[in-house]
Amino acid sequence: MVLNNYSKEDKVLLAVDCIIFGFDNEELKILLVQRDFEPEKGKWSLIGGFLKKEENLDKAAIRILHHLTGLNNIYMEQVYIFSKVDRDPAERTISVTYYALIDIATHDEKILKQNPIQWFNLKDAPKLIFDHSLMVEKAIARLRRRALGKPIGFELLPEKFTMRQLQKLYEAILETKLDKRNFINKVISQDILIKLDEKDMTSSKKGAYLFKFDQEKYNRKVEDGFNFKI
Amino acid sequence: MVLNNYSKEDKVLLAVDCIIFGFDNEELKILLVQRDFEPEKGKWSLIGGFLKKEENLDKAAIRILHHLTGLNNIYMEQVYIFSKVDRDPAERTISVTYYALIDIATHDEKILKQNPIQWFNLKDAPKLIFDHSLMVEKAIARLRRRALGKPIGFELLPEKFTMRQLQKLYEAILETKLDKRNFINKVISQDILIKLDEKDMTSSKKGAYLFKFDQEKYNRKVEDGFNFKI
DNA sequence: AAAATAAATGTAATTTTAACACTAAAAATT
DNA sequence: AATTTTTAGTGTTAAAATTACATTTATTTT
Repeated sequence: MVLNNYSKEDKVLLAVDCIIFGFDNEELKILLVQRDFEPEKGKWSLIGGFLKKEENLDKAAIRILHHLTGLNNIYMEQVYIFSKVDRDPAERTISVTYYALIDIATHDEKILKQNPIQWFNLKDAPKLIFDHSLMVEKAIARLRRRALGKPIGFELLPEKFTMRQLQKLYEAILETKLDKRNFINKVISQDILIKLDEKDMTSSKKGAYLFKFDQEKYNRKVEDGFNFKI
Repeated sequence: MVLNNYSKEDKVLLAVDCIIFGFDNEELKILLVQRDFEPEKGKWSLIGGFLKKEENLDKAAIRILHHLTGLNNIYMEQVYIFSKVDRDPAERTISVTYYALIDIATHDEKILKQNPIQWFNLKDAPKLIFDHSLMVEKAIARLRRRALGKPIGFELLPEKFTMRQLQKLYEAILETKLDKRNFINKVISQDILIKLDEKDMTSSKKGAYLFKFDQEKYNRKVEDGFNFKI
């Protein structure tokens, strides 16, 4: 250990809370867990845990999410730190929030095996413990800003999707109705989608063409920092 | 203390590092401090300190900034948390960064009294300790994004300023040259400035009209989330 | 056979953005 | 004293992006 004079400083518990947004082609949802320890045992809560000494925060978020939901390989992004002194009545804790977007259909089998975990429509989610509702609000604001910054379909949709699905997703995030033709024109003009020969036959027997993201073109554009104002 | 089972969890040191950007009508600058304790004593560093148990992070940032620079009443905003396991060789610390924008002229007397504190042009700042350079990069990116999100002249300019100053500020932040007429037209069209009868006589004897922000109109627009793409 | 649902497609009007040059006042230079 | 340089101030036009908007086709339902 290098010589230092940090020894007189206070140490704190550092929590990580994960805000997992999901989409099922209609509604924006959030994944919550029924807390199984005190305080507030039995209440609905974000997916959370504590940072361990030997890991960084990104790793902690991944570990905690996996431990409580079985979800793997979910890319999460830091949102904000909450540090109000009495935010957790039991003990002084600071909480770092992370958020992710996932396609519910792709990940659902795993999640459903875990018992006290459940998807809620964002609009009718239960009251959450501590300052978790505030955390969700902050994450929604971030999600909305990000949706305008670059297309987010990658994470929230299955690999192949229809224009309708993509539009519904944006409508759910931005809480507006969008014009179908303008939406399609805008998306197409970004030149980041590949139109497949396949059709999705689930919502009509006529079928709707499937698209997928052109990862390469997409990456190139993200580097230049393009904006995707719908 | 409420019953809880947090007791087995690790606690960590939580640092706060402040990135203070300044503007002197020409260049974007950053305020740095020469570290006076080990490790890395004598090297240039962000303005930093540790969170105390009885304060939240916003308060800690304000206290630390005041303690090291004498600056008061500076509004800072959270940027990001850095948590790489060995980022500080002395001991495991996690650091929360905050940033602020200030007008150098308005605040300089206070700062200059403090000895090991100094303004550097962003472009030729010295090498910083630990991951502080990374922190600065992240804060610059945030500053740039924010400059496009809403006008930031409030904090970086004196109360009364000329169009030229405002334009120089944007040019410094965005690292581009802007067209004078287009810039003025754009700013005027936002309808958030009040043109004063006074003139600034410092840069020419002809004088340039001074403006100030119309705080009320500005607040109303910020609520609606307007964007200020220059 | 008629009505209803989902998919696909293009144009014209409006708004926003970008490019661009001169005049006036005063100071500095010759 | 004349010339050049610096700073301030001001509008127009072309190009690009955004918005509003309606019909046809395939298929299923009644």
